[in-house]
Amino acid sequence: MRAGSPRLLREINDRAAIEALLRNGPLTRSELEGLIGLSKPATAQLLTRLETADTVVRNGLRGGGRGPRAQLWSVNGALAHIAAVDLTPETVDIAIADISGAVLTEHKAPMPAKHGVLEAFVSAVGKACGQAGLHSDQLLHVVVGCPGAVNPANGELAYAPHLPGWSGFDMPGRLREQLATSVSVENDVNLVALEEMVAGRATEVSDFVVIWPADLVGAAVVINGVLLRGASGGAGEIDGLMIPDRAAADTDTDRSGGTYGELLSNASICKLARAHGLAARNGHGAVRKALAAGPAGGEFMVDLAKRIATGVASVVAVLDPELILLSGDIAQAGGTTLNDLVAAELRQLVVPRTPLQLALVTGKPVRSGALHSALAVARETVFGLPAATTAPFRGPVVAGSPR
Amino acid sequence: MRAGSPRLLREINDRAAIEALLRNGPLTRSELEGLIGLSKPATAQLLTRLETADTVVRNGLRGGGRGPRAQLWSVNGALAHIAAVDLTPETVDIAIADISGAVLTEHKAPMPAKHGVLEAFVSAVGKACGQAGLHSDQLLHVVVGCPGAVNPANGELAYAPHLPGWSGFDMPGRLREQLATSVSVENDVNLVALEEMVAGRATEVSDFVVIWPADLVGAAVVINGVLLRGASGGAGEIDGLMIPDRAAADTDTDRSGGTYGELLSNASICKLARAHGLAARNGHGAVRKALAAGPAGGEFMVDLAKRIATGVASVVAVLDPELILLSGDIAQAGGTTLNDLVAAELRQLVVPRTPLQLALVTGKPVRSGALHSALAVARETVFGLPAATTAPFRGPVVAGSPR
DNA sequence: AAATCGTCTGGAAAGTTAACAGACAGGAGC
DNA sequence: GCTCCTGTCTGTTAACTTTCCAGACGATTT
Repeated sequence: MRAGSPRLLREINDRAAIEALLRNGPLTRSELEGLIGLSKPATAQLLTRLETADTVVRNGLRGGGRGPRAQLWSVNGALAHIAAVDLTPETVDIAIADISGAVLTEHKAPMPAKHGVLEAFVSAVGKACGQAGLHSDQLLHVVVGCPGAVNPANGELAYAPHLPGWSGFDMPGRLREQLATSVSVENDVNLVALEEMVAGRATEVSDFVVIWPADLVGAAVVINGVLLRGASGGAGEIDGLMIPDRAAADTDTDRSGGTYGELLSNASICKLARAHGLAARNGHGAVRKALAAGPAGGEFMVDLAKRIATGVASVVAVLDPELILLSGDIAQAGGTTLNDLVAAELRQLVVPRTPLQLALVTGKPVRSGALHSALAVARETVFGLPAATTAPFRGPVVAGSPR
Repeated sequence: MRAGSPRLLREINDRAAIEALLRNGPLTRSELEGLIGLSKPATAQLLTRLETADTVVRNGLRGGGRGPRAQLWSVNGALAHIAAVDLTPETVDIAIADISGAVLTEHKAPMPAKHGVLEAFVSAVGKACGQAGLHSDQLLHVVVGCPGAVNPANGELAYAPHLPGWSGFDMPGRLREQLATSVSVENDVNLVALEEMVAGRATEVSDFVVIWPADLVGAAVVINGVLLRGASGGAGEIDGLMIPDRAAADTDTDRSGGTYGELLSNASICKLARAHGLAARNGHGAVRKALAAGPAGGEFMVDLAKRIATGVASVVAVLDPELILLSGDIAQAGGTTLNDLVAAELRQLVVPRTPLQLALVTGKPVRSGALHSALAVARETVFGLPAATTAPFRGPVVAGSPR
C-alpha cells in the first residue's frame, strides 16, 4: 500500500465519475454529485475537464422541472470498440459494441467442420467490423467464448473435442496476429456464469457454480464475485471427475471408476433410458421422452438425477457455494422436475442445503457474457477502472492482453 | 465507488504508514518515506500526528551512520490485545499477543473428555490473560482453531465428531458471553493454510488447497489469497465426498459408493494394510510400518496413494489450483515417498499437472494461524486496515474502493 | 414567486519543493 | 595521537500547488 498526493484524489474521483456515468446512463451534473458525493463546483470542474479530454460528451438536455434545462452527460462511446464472439462447432455469432456498452452491429456466420476455421472466423469478424465502419485492428479487445479452456501457459485449447480445428496451436495468439488486436478466449460456461451474475439468477450472490450436464460436462466457478479460471485454465472442468454410478438400474458401467462425463454422455444416458424402457437418440431427447412418459419415465429421471447429483455433491463438498445453477440442454429439457429431483438427491449426499436452480438463460448468454467480459477489459485499459469494481468479475488474463 | 475529499487522502496515507510499520518492524522516518512514498515533511507531520493519537510510539534510536541518530518508530502494541487458541479434543493451547504481533504469554491446559469443556476452556483463557496482566474482556478478539466448521447461520459446530462436548449450541456465541469479548471459531485446517500462506510453502501462490487425509478428512481452500469458508461454513469438508475405491487390493469396500472419509478412516486403512500383510492400529502407524517393510509395504503405499489421489483429483477438477499441500499425521508419516506416489496417481486422473507438496508444518501451525487471523481482525477494527491487505500476500487494494 | 442551473469567490486541507540548522563519522593535517 | 574540516544525514520551517467545499449570485423556467 502506498500513500498518495492530491493528484491521487483526482484519479479516484475521475474514475468514480466515469463509473457512475457508465452504470447509470446519461446523468445531469447534480445527479452525478449525488452518486459520487462531490460538491457542485468540483463536479462541474471535473466534467469540463473530462470533456476537454474527450472522455465525456454532452448528451442532450433534461427539461420538465423548474429552472433551466440541465445538461446531460455520458461517457464518449467512440473512445474504443470491442467485439464479443460466441464460437460453436457450427457457427460464429459476433457483436460489436462501443465502450459505453451500446451494440453497434451483429453478425452470424456458419463455420466449416474442421479445415479453414481460422480463415472463416477472421473473415466473419472482418465483416462484422465492416458493418460497424471499423477495421478489426481498431477493436480494443475481442473476447471469444467457446467450449473448452485455454491453457494460459501455451495458449492451446484443451477440453474441446468438439472443436477439432482449433487445437494444437496458440489459439489467442494466432487470432491476435490475424485480427491485429488483443484477443482473449474464454470458456463458454464461464461466460454464461458471468451473464447470470450480471443479469440472471446470481445477481445477489457472490459464490456460486454453474453446472452444465451434457455430452461434455462443464462447470463455472465464481468465488467472491470473481470467475475462477484455475492455474492451467482448468477450473470447473469436472468432466473427468471420478464418481460412482449410483443409478438403480444396472447399465454395465464400471461402478468402481467411471468419470462424470462418461455417466452423462449421450450414449450413456440413452443406455440408461433403454434400461427403463425408453428409446432416445440423445440426452435431452431421453429427458423429454421421460417427462412425457409418466411414471415409467419417473424412474429414469430419478436415476439420471442420482448421476447428476453425485457430481454436484463433489462440487458442494469442496466449495459449499451459496447457489448452484443448472444449465444446458439436458437441464433445460428436464425443467423444474429434474431440478427438484437433483436437489432431493443432493440433500442426501451432503450436509449443506445448497439451493439448486435452473439458469435463467434468455437470449444469447455466451455472447452477452463475452460482451461484458470485453467491456470490463476495455474499461480497465481505457479508464483504469479495476474490472472487479466495474462489474463483479475479472476479464480474462491472456498473454498480450492489454495492460 | 465514491469520490473523496482531501480528508480521504489522510486516511489512505495514515493506513499506509501503519501497515508499513506493522509489516517492517521499527522504521526511521526516512525509511518510512521510501516505503509509502510521501515526502519528508508530510511523513514527519504524519508521525507526530499518530504519536499524539497514541497510535505510534518512539522505539529507540538508530545510530552507526553519519549524521544524527535517527528516531525509530513503531506501532503502539498496547493499543489492543488478542488471543489465539488451538483447541483439540485433549488440550487447549493459548497465546496472548498485542496488536503489533508480539506474543506476551502462552498457556497450555488439558481438556475434559465431554462435560465441562466450556468451563475448562474459559478458565484456561482466564489464566493466560492473567499471565499477561489482562482480563479476558480486555481482549479485542479471540480466534479459536478447532476441527469442524461453524455454521454461520446458527453458530453450531458441525463436522466435528471428535469434539462431542461442543456441539448443539451456538459455540462462538456462548464463548463470547463467557469471555465478554468478540470470538470467532475457525476450522483448524483453514488456519494451517493461513500459516502456510504467511510463512510456509504457499507464500508465492494465491490459489492453493491444503488436504488433510486423516480419520476425518479435511481441506482448506484458498482462492485469490482469501480463505474460502463457504455459504454454511462447509467449504473443504470433503470427508463426505463420494469416490470409488481404486485400490488394487480388495477390502470389501462398497466400490460403488464409499465416501472419502470412509476410505481413509483408521479402520479402513488398517484393513487395507492387513490385505497387504501389514498389521497396524491406526493410519499413520500403518504407513510407518509400510515404509519400514520394503517392497511388500510398497504395494500398500500405492493402494493408499490411489485412495488419497482420487479425492485430490476431485478437488483439482473443480478448482485447478496452483498448488496442493498434504498435511496431517498420515501425510507426515508417509513423507516424500507417499507424496510422490500420490502425485503420480494424480497425474493419471486429471489433466492439470498440479504440483503436490508436503505442508511445511513447523511449530504450532494451528495456533500461529489463529494468531494471524486474530491480528487481521484486530487491525481491521483498530486501524481500518482491510484484512486482506494486512496479510503479506495480497495485491494492493485500490484506493477509494467502496466503503 | 419559487425552484433550479451554472458560475464565481474565498477558504480549508493536504502534500511538495526548497532551504536551513544541527549532529555525527571519517579523514587530512599537524 | 589530537584537532579540525567536510560530507552526509536528521528534523524543521516556509512558500507554493492541488484539490475540494461552502456560500453567494445571476439566469432560466414553471
